[in-house]
Amino acid sequence: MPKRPFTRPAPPRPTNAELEILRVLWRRGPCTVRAVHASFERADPIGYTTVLKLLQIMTEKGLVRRDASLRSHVYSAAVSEASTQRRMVADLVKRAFGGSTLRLLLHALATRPATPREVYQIRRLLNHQKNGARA
Amino acid sequence: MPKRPFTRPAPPRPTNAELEILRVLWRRGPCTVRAVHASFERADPIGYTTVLKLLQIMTEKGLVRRDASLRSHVYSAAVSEASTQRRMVADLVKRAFGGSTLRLLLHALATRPATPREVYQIRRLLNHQKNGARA
DNA sequence: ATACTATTACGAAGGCGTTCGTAGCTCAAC
DNA sequence: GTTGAGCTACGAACGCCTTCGTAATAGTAT
Repeated sequence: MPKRPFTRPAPPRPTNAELEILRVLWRRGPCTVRAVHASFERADPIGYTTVLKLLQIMTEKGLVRRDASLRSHVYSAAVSEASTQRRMVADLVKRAFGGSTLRLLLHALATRPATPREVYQIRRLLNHQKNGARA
Repeated sequence: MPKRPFTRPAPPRPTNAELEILRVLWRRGPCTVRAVHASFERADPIGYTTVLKLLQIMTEKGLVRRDASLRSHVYSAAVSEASTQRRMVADLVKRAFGGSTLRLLLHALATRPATPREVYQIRRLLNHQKNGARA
């Protein structure tokens, strides 16, 4: 078998390093390895080839896309921030809240009491949803 | 140095296997290895000694406590479900939502539109919090 | 053309999580 | 006392994640 004809489904939760790289790509758009490496800010600095290797692996996993037409390959995120967040939240809900998103919500609200501004925003969202909510 | 004088702080997110075991202990209370193993329901069954090993490791990590006074040791959860959920949510917020719990909330609300009953519960919580909310 | 530099590719090491086989111990039954 | 069943302890294997060193390659400047 050759490489892989179709893109693998994205894993439920990217690893730490993968997330850090995705964050850079989401924020700055398509980047060379050097650019990604440069905009990495860490307690312990990370090697250039480490970033390269990660990007290569992430390409295989379908997390990023590579444009190899230039000498310095240009990488871009192949998964959106929103969809990644969705997957990660879904994973957390499944693993820690028995599949109940509501429980996650209540938990988050209870542990981190909202500021008035936050309360306002949540209320606004609830009002909007009231209409379009699917039972 | 001997074993470890004080309990290590619980890790931000228990692993999958650890969570599955904790779930059993939370649900059924203190259990022997055999009991934990018995109440495991999985697509692929898991070996008895695997559960044992996991419980031993979790003891070292401070996730469970062991009562070795009986021949069959009795294990119990050393971390509460609520605190574990708190840690896991905090970890997710940090890793995927740039530290903003609000963003997680809005995201969860947006992706999984609430049922009227859910909306009601959330509103109620918001009302309660309004008073006690720390700015 | 040659030497230097930037980049990619490859491989390997170390750590952690998960799994299980095997050995050794303890208690009870005979 | 000997045997057997059940339990714990230990260690090893395997895979994945992260890290980096080194080799190979392509482009640039002299």
